[in-house]
Amino acid sequence: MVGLVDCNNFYASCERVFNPALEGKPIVVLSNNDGCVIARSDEAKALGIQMGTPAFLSEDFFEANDVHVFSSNYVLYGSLSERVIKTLQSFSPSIEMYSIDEAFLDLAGREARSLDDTGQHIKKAVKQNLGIPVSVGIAPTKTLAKMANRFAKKTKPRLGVHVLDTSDKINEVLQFTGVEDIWGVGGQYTKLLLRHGMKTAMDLANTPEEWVRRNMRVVGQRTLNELKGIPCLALEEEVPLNKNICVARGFGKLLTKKTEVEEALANYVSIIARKLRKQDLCCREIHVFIQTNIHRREDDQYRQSVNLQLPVATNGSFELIRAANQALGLIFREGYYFQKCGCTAMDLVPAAQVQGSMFDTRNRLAEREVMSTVDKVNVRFGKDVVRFARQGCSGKWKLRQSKLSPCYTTRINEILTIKN
DNA sequence: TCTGGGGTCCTAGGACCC
DNA sequence: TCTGGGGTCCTAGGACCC
Repeated sequence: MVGLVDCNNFYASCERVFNPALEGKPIVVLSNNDGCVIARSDEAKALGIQMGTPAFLSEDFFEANDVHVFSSNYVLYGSLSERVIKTLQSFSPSIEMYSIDEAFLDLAGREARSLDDTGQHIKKAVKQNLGIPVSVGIAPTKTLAKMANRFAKKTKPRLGVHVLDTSDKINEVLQFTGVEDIWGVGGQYTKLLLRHGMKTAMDLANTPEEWVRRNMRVVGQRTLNELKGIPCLALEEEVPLNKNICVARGFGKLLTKKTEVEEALANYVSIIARKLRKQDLCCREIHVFIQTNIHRREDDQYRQSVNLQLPVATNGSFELIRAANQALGLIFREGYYFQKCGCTAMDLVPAAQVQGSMFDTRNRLAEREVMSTVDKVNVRFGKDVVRFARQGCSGKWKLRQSKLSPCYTTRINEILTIKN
């Protein structure tokens, strides 16, 4: 059996952990640039606030309904996520961290009648250690565990645990779940299934395998089997190395000057470079793109991207910033209002396996030492105190984050203070 | 003023090889 | 009428996830 532990309204719950006055209050968390709603507390959902609502259209509504609004604080959420995992590790030796707020646990070998208790214990432990509410679904396959979890949330939120240990219980949940809520069925397949008269997960489970294979490929076939209780998706404990690393962000306001876009890009690339070094990877190719704001119909639109091969795979900030800047030079055009740019590091290889070049003139050993020292200093201070010239200091591109909560767990000067 | 930012896998089809 | 039969690699596009 496999368990799925899912933090309820994770981002909203994280904000509440350090601010208990928000208990019972509607909370929303906004995307980057305070753009749209990406997380809602139960109270916010009850007010009818939809996922993806643009914040600027709802400001009055938030005000009128005493909705507490937060900019997203990924440093805080990431830190709490790590702590949740630590707690979960005491329940199973094999865990797959599936996303920032979800984990699969291998519960093989446990007595069926003890599974309900296990679920309750997990829930209590996470609540006690971190103050984060979770729901638990336990089933023979990952897809069914997802479904059981959702069932627990929807039908018995107080209990928050559901175990599919009999075929009757599996059938009940299959009947309950609409095709659109099956893990692995997105918008396109939902339309397809509805066109063919399938409304519930049960309908899909009873569909001939050939039809599913023909219309939904192997991925769909796996889902079908998982619904029937045949595991097709293994628990992935090893975190696979990234194949790409992308940092792309909308600017806090539209930019027209090349130097401003360059500055933004240099900052994004320095994040990429740091991520590469953290995973001991180098990249052989980068992809850089810029675009105008597609929502502004009245503006001239332009979007362009370019790939650039590097002579030698690298993770050095110097080299990557320079290369990205060169790539930007190829696609930048004057006369547009740019809204976003980004860079992806591609063709990643382990740093130890980098193929050298006969014509390489760089002192890579020395550069590696410099980068390693830079990383250490920046980690120590919890922010970038050492920066590269191209990262600039105009900051015109910076995200709007007007409602950012403190990084309670990662910055010493933002730690919670208790008044008496 | 204002509409997110990351990722993965699979398949079809074309180019090319012998 | 009939058009070889394998392969590989790469890319674009479509689907999905959080």
